[in-house]
Amino acid sequence: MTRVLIVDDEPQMLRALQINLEARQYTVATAQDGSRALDEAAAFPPDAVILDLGLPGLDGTEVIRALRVWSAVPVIVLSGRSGATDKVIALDAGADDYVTKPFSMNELLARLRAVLRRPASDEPIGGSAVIGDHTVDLAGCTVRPVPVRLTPTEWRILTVLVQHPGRLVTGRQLLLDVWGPGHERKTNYLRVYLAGLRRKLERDPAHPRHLLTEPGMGYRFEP
Amino acid sequence: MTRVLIVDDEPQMLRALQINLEARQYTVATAQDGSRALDEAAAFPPDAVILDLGLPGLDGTEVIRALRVWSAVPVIVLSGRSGATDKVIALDAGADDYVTKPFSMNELLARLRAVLRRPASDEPIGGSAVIGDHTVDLAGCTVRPVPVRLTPTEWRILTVLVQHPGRLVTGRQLLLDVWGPGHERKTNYLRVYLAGLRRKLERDPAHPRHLLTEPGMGYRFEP
DNA sequence: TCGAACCTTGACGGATCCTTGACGCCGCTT
DNA sequence: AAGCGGCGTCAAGGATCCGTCAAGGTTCGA
Repeated sequence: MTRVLIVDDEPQMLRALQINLEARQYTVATAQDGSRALDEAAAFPPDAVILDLGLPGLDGTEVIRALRVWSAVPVIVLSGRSGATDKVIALDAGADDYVTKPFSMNELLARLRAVLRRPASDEPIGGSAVIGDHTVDLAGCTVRPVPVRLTPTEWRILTVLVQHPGRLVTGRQLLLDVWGPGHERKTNYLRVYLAGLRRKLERDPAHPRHLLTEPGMGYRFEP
Repeated sequence: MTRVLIVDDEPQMLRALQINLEARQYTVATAQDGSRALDEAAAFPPDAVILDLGLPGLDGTEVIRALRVWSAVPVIVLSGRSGATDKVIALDAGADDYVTKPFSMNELLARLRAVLRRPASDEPIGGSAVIGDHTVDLAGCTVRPVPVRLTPTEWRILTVLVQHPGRLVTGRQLLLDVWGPGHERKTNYLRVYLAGLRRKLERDPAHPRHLLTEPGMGYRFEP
C-alpha cells in the first residue's frame, strides 16, 4: 500500500485531500505543522509527501530541507502563491513538484502518480553477498572466512553488481558507474575484470554460479 | 555535461529556450516535430526532455508514450492549455512535469533542476508480466521462478508488447521500435523471434495464450 | 632507483546471436 | 481445385560478443 503524508494547517483542506486519496486506495497520514510532519515522516517513512507551504511555525521550505537531509521521498508542494520566485525557492530546496491553489484534484492526483512512478530510491549502501565459499562485505571491503585480496576496480564492479541482486546490469551501466562517462565502449575492461573476479571468488571460474553473463545484455549477480 | 532535448515547433520559442539553457552550461539538442524528436532521443539519449504539446503531425502525448517504451528520461511538458484534463492526460502518459505557457524561465529552470536531481535512471522502464508458468521482470531482465534466458532482441520485442497489455501492436510499430527506421518490411524477423519467445515462455507454443497473432494486423500480449 | 601491484590494450578461439532463405501449412480468393 | 499471401518452423552462414592470455604502461611505496 502506498503511504502519503499530507501536511496542511487548514483542517478542511486536509480533510478534502485525505478523502480523495483514501478513495484511491492510498494510505494517508496527516500533520498540521512542520515539526509534526518531520516526526511523522521519520517514524513512518511515507512514499510521497504533499506539503502546504503556508505553515505556522516552521516554514514549508525548511521542512523540505530538513527532510532532504536523510530522505529522498518525493515532495509535492501546495501553495497559494503563484510567483515564479516562490516556485524556484521551493523546487531548489528539494521539492519535486509545485502546484498552485486553487488546483484541480485530478491534476494533483496525476502529479502524485507521476512522482510515485519513478523508481523508489531507498537502496541501502553496502551489504554483503555470498559467492562460492566466500562472503564479501562491501562496507568493510573484506572477504571471509578466507581473506581474498581484490583490487579497487574489482571492488567497484562487485559493489554495482551486488547492489542489484538478481537483476541484470547493463555493460554500459557498469562502465558508466565504474569508469565514468566516456568509457561506455570499452567492453573489454569488463571481460578482463569479470574474469579476475570469477577466478578469485567463484568455486569453478569456468562455470560461474553467481557472477553470470547474459550474452548481448550485460552481467548479473545471482545470490 | 547534461544533455537536454527541446522539442517545439515555434522557432523563436526553441531559440529562447536554447539560449537560456546553453547559458546555464547545458548541452542542447532540438527537434521541431515528434518523429524527429524520437529519432534524436534514440540516437543521442538526453538527460531530460522539454516537450511542447502542440506539435504538428505526431501528438505530444504520443511522443511521450513512444519514449516511455524504452526510456525513463525525465520529460517536462510545455503547453498553452491550462485545463486539468490536459494535464492529467500528459502526466499519465508518462510526463514528469507540466508547465503552462506563459511561464517564467526561472521556474522552468528550477523544474528542470528538480527532475534532474533524482537519481539518473537511464535504466529501461520496468513492469512485469505473467506468461504461462513464467513471470518476466522487464526491469531486471529476469524470468522467475524458472530462469529462462532471452536474447537482447527477444527482450526488446517482449518489452514493447508488454508495455501495451491487451492492445494490438502492428508489425510495423514493432519493427520500428526494435530494429529502428528502415526495417519496416522485414516481417520475417518477427515470425522468427515470436516463435522463439513462444517456445521459451508459452506453456504450449503451438497454441499460444499470451503472445497472440492477429492475422494481417500484428501481435498482441494478452495478460 | 627499483620493484610490485594495478590498469590498459590488443589478439585469438570459441560461444552466442542475428540474418537470411527455403519449405510447408492454413485460410482466403478466383 | 488451383493460386496466393500470411504465418510458423527450421537450419546454415556470417557477424558479434565473450573468455582468456600476454605484453606494455602507470602509479606508488620501499
